[in-house]
Amino acid sequence: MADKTNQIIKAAVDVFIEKGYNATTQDIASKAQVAEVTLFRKFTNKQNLFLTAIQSTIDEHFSMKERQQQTDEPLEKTLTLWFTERSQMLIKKRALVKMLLSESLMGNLPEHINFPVIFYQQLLEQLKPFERQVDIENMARSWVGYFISTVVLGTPTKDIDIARIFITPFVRGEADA
Amino acid sequence: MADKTNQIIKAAVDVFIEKGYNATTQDIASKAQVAEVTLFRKFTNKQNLFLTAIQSTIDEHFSMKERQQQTDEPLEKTLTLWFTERSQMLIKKRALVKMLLSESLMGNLPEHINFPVIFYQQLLEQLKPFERQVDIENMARSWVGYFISTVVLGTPTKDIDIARIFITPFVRGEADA
DNA sequence: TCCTAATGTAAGTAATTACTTACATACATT
DNA sequence: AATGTATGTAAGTAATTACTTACATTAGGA
Repeated sequence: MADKTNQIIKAAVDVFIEKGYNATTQDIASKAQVAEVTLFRKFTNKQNLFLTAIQSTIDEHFSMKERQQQTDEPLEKTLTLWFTERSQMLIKKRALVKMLLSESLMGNLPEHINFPVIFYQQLLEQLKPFERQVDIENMARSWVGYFISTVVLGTPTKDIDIARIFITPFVRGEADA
Repeated sequence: MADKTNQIIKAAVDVFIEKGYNATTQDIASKAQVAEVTLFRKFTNKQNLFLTAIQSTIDEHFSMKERQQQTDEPLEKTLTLWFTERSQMLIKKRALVKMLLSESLMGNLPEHINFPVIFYQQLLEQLKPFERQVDIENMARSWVGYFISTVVLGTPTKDIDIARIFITPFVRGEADA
């Protein structure tokens, strides 16, 4: 049954999130209520299980949702909304993000799922429609930076004016020096 | 001789930067050209060696340099300079920062040397003189975010207007909505 | 009912690795 | 010369852990 396969992936995700790549196959098996040997029969080796599990969460949690700017909505409002949404999502997935970040930095993830990089690229892709009005490269960088520091340092105690900090400085020609 | 002790610390720093906490004591010993058992005679165990090594690099590379604002210099200029300096320093120490960040996220570092946190706090401390004019908490966060994303993503290809992005949005009363 | 595929049990293997112990050596101070 | 301190050599230990092998069990479809 493909059922057990999913049980295992689910458990693997949980355990890997908690302990990183160093989680043991025993941990995972017992969490999945499955014999350890079953992991190997289904996934050949730990690394493969890890990649499968990580890929599945990335697909589930970070796949790009297509977005359209409401036709009559001002640029700033749209972007502020996007920023807020992403930001909240990431905070919710904090443990997952921490793990992905850490493993990416350690070089345990292959290039094509280097988390901060793909996250940045997804943002870029999404911001592309605004290319002409906005410095999207630096905006995306700044967003990624904020997201990471939030995950690492916790949420800020003081309110921030998102538009002023993360949007308008990157909008061309506006409030220019 | 305290000489060997330093040799070992130096080697440990290098090896830990390269491989993280998972570096083996053999690695370190051979890099230090010292018998493995010497590590244990001097540092009791691996964790202690790790902490000693890390502490020493943190002291060496990230100790806070006291700064004074030139009396006649405008606020923005001072802060832009500080930002630029820190930023360049961190890029130089990129490998070290990556490792410290990764190990902090993994929870391998004790609270008092949780890297992003102490780095943030150092920034806060340094920015304190500007407290009245600047939202230093969010400024420091934004700086940390940028530094981390730079270390993780590499340096930006497009120039950025530092003052516009990292300084003025946090200065009170200026260009306010 | 029989066969097959999926799973479990249990034992084991081989590699790694932090850390120890016992003994030898070299060097410096007394 | 004697002694102590720092270091090396070599061997070993104990724990962990990814992964294997052999065999038993169960359940579903032909």
